[in-house]
Amino acid sequence: MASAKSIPLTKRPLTDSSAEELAISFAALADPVRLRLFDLVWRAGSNGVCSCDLVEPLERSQPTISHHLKVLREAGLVESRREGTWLWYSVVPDALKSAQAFLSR
Amino acid sequence: MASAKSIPLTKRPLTDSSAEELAISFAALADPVRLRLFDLVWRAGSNGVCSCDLVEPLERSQPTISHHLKVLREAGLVESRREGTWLWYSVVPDALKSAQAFLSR
DNA sequence: CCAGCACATTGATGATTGTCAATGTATGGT
DNA sequence: ACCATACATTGACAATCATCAATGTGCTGG
Repeated sequence: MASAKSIPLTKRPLTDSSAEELAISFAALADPVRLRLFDLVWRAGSNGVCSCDLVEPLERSQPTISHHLKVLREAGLVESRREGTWLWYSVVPDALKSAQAFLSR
Repeated sequence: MASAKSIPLTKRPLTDSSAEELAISFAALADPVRLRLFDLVWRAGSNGVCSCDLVEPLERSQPTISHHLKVLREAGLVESRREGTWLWYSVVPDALKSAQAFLSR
């Protein structure tokens, strides 16, 4: 049953849990290295990009890149697919939909 | 003079400094309390909202709210105007323009 | 089975963060 | 001058974070 005084969805303030979810997405993008990482993966399109090609342009150690990719993955922004010895990363479609919606009023 | 192999702007990967700037905006939104805070200020429109009305709904101490407002202010997302003893906070227009642009491909 | 490559995990370290109690500062009313 | 109110600053603490060297894991080719 609906609340007694029903308010249009967009007029309702952020609930604590919505804020929590959104904050996870934004936190994943809150680091310069991770942003550039996400940008590179994004540009690679649906094919994805081999993570072996992400270390050099970002000038960080391999473990550091691996760590940041894990953060992006756990935030649901990217996903990986095995191809022999390699891992190919690509952006999860619509992963940033709610973040976009929030920023567009 | 332009670079030898000129690439369309949107096709160029994120520069380090652009990533730094964007990361500051996203970091400001990377905390649940700060997100709800920003949401409340946003909803208040151009009039703004008195910060005295932000402490209770967020269930945090006054210094904590003051701290978060400072983070939002220093990230350029909100601004404040004095009205007697009170401070009225409002969203800086277009402050999230580049963040929006980034999330929209 | 072994050697090499791609990537993840662990452990350590210095830096940053969210939070609050206590205290400081500015403004307005009396 | 005094006091109350609104807000900021300081200091402290536990928690999280970004980073790297060292090590572990999984896959492939020979």
